[in-house]
Amino acid sequence: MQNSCMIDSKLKVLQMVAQHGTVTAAAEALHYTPSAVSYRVRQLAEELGVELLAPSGRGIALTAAARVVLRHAEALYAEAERTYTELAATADEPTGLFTLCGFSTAASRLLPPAASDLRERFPQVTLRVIEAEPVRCFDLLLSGDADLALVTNTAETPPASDERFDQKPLLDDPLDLVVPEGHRLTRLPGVDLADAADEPWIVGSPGTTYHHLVMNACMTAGFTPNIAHQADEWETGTALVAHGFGIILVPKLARLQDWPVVRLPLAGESAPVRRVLAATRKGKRDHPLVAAALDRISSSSTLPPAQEGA
Amino acid sequence: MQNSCMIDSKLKVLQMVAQHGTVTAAAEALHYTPSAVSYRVRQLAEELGVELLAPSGRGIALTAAARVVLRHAEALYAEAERTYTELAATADEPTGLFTLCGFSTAASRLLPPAASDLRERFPQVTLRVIEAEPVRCFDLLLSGDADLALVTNTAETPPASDERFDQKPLLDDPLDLVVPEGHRLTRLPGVDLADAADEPWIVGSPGTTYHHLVMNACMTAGFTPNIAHQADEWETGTALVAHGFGIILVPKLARLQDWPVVRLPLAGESAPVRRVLAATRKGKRDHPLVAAALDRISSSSTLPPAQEGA
DNA sequence: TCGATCATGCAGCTATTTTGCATGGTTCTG
DNA sequence: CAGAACCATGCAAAATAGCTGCATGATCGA
Repeated sequence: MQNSCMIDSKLKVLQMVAQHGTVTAAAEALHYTPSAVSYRVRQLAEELGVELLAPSGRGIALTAAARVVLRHAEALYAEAERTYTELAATADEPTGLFTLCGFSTAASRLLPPAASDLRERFPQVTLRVIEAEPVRCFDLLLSGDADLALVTNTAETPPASDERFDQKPLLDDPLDLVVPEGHRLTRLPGVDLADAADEPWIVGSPGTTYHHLVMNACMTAGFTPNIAHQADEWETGTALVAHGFGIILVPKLARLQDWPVVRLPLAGESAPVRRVLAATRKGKRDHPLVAAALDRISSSSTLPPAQEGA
Repeated sequence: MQNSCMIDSKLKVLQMVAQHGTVTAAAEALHYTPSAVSYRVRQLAEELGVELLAPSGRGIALTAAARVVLRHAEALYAEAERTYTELAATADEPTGLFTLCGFSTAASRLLPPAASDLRERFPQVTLRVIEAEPVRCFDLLLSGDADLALVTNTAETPPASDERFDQKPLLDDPLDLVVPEGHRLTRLPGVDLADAADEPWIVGSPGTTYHHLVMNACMTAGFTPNIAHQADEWETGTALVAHGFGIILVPKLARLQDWPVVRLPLAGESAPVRRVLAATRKGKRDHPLVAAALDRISSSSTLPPAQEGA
């Protein structure tokens, strides 16, 4: 869709400076040069009659006035989104560009069928899918490069209270344990995560979303995993499992290649899940294309809808 | 103050087209050429992906989409004003240009002392006063050429529910009867408007605010005035009264030149008043300069503050 | 039917916006 | 305690947008 006309682009520039902390980083995000960003912010400051940026170390810091402006900017953008939403709802037929983004598994399993469905129902709309990590998904929303994002919440992800976004639980993606064929756990009637406490574990690199996910799940189950190997892709992790180097957790949504492994659903109260959220810019939640996409995703998925407060 | 940066000026253009009904009139109000207005609106329409104007006769008409956009634009402008207000309230010292406007009597009796007071309290602020009829006052507010307007409500004035403005009763300006010296009414202990039912009246030209005011007052008092002459300025009207051509109603706020006339306060329940309203753009009511100005006006005036629901 | 009024399109000019590079300040590192 | 790296800003020049003047076509009223 459109990149928020109606609101002066100088505000977006300021928002980007705030988001990225430096003029240079904001320039990069906007595909501008630093001097253009600097000029634009200075201009906004003059028009408003206040100081917005103050030198701080070798960078800049936001003034109190800038924070006031940004807070109101959030309301302005939300109102603009509501306008687009209402226009789209009134129009006989949505048109233009609609971009979906999401983390790897969502991008491969959830977004393509949804996009295909939308393309059929709204032939005038050009659809685009971008695979991106949750943090970048939010950047894409903010910059207007994406309209709907499927994310999992992590420590780096904006909190639900962030007034720039609307985040809504969409699906709960349960985690399966993947073990080699003939593994002792395959002989149990039902497997609990705690049963795997003594196994060698294969997790993601420290800092990745997957690393946190596994660590948190194990902590919740009452043990600290014995980390034997690190693998960031399901394929690598599955291969390691097949060769007996350890075990992994994979979300149900993830499809595994054909390896001699067994996928064990986890039982019990505290069976870990990865929660999938749908995020939009504030005010866009009721946009007909957003609503149609989310409807399609949650109705066609075999996963359970997200539980409140899980 | 600033003419609403933060919000794309294309919206202001559309708003002006809506306000004035034709592209040409909007262009005039904006000091643009019609082709610039046409270009700007077309551009906005493209960015939004909707039609905004449709040919209608030899002019244009707003589409439903345009009305949607305009409704949201009101919210955007209000939010922007709240931003300026908060910035001004946070800043150590307001700066920039602040423009007061008001109808003739207000401009001569209320605005100069208020402006002078503000100039003293806020030396960084440049003050400007514009005398304008109520209808033009609202135009000035809308175009950003004025920040605070003193108006009386007339039939052409926007209703209180107009989301673009904030209107607040400020003062009730009672009307006095002006009669020649030695007139029979001067001998009554207390004069009611109905007592003047049979007198020859001098009113404003049909269509003026003053004309409506007098007519309404007389209607309310239960009679239709016998209109003998028309005069649009107090000076002219007073001169006619002095020469015995009839009687006039003047607001207490109006000062009269030295003529051989007597000014009789009207008694009774239904003593007519002219209500003075303070109008701002929506969201600007709490601006420190607005608050200071209204405070000064209502506290220094000898007139009664406006009664709720009068 | 004619003249007045209105919107729009186009060529050309003006003003704004952006870039590229240079400068000066600050932090990190060896 | 230098030197390198990083960051913001300023300035001239290039790129882009916005505006004007005029011409065209369409509609309405006399």
